[in-house]
Amino acid sequence: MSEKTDTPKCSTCGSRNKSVFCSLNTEQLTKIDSDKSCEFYQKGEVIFKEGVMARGIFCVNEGKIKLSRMGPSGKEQIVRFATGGDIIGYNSMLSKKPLSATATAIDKSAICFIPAKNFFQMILEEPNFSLKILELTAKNWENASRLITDMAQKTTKQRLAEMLLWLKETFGLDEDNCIDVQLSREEIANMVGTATEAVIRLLGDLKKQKLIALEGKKIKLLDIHGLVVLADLVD
Amino acid sequence: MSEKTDTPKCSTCGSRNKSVFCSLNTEQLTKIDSDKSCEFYQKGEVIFKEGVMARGIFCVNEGKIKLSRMGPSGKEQIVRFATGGDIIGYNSMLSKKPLSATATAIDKSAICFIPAKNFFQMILEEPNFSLKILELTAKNWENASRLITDMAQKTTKQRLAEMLLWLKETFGLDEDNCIDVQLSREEIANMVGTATEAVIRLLGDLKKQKLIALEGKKIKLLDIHGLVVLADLVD
DNA sequence: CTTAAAGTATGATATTTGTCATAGTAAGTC
DNA sequence: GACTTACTATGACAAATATCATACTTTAAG
Repeated sequence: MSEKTDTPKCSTCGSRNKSVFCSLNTEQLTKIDSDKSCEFYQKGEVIFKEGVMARGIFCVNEGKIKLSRMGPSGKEQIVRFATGGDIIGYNSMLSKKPLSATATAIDKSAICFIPAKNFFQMILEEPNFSLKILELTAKNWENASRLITDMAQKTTKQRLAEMLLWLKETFGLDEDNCIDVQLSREEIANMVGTATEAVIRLLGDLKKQKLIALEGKKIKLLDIHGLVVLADLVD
Repeated sequence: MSEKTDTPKCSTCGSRNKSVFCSLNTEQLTKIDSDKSCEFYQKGEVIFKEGVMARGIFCVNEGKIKLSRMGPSGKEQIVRFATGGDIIGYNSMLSKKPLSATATAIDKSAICFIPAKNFFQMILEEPNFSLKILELTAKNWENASRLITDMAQKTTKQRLAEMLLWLKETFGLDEDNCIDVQLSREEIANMVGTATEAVIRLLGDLKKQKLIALEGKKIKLLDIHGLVVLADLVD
């Protein structure tokens, strides 16, 4: 089994400095390294499922993750994304309730698992780690409350524009100005909160308005400022 | 000025045991008592406004508070409520960003102000307090992500039913089975994310379906289970 | 008590969006 | 290469909801 040898070390993790683990010392990192495990996931594989109790937190070493909830009629709603350095599954640990979202790889990913014990130990022993997590959860709330407002008040087209910008912020652009993530129209619909057909039509509209271009599966952003204005995100 | 004498003490606060301050000892409570201040607000008065930096957190001693954000077109979106024992304004402290919501009294309220210094001191010195706040912010996220999903996927009528149940959970029922809070149709619309007229019509529908009764301004819940089913909240 | 103002109610209409049907297109499999 | 399957696309239609107009009712102010 080459899995053990492949397990990335926190101490050498390129994403650590932009993560919540940035304030930990070598000793603490070594402790995590010895207790954690790492799994590799293909596109589409589920990391954890909503409804079950979490036994620890997950840290994205590499890859792209979507966090989604099942709506009442069985439709997926994407509520958040995670990439290198992000942690997931912690809300459920902290609230002591079952996981409220399902995490699925949307790209080949490497995910470390850190047991609950270590997580809580870090919170109790390292106030700066505590503050980092608090900052994270507070920011989550702020994003969520903005999203609630937008879902409630914006048109589908505005929300689509906003989601494209969100994807750009989260995953960045490739050399060709295309959003650097591969999502199906259905998945985009499940972010925007609309039907797949609506997304297809509205992407066509945005293309006509020369705000974007569609190159195969890729979405190229031609006029970011135009999208910002359309999405009604200030200016 | 009788204001100083009227200031409630944390040590004798009836809501303390169900609040995040439940794990503090007498010494810590005395410290807060000596640093905090208290203000009284009439219905409609603003406690803090979104966009400004928070200088501390607020704790609701008595009353009912709505937290809302201004949507792009200037329309209010109610994102949360707070009542006795709840704290507000902490997300902005923790994320070190301007307040993301406006807090307004929807009833005569008494609100204590606890300076940032004390708040952070408690976090750093008292791990249990830290954990309480983490639990709170994690639950906020879970509620918010459910709300995002519902906003995106449910019909207006379902959302209205859900909001009525939410109001019931938050503010309870009076002797007469009526929701114990006074909100205008417009405010309900600003929770549901729809137009005032739609709320009026749909409340009429719910009345016809014998799920609720409208007694003046009060909303009486006749069939809670029916509302749960309508709102598609399990069962 | 009278008046103004705010909130509630109802109808008519326009728009948006969801749903269903169908077809084209790309991707993977044998 | 033929085939299956999933994904993308487009049209037609129905349904939900926003918007506008107007009237009624309650509350607050003088």
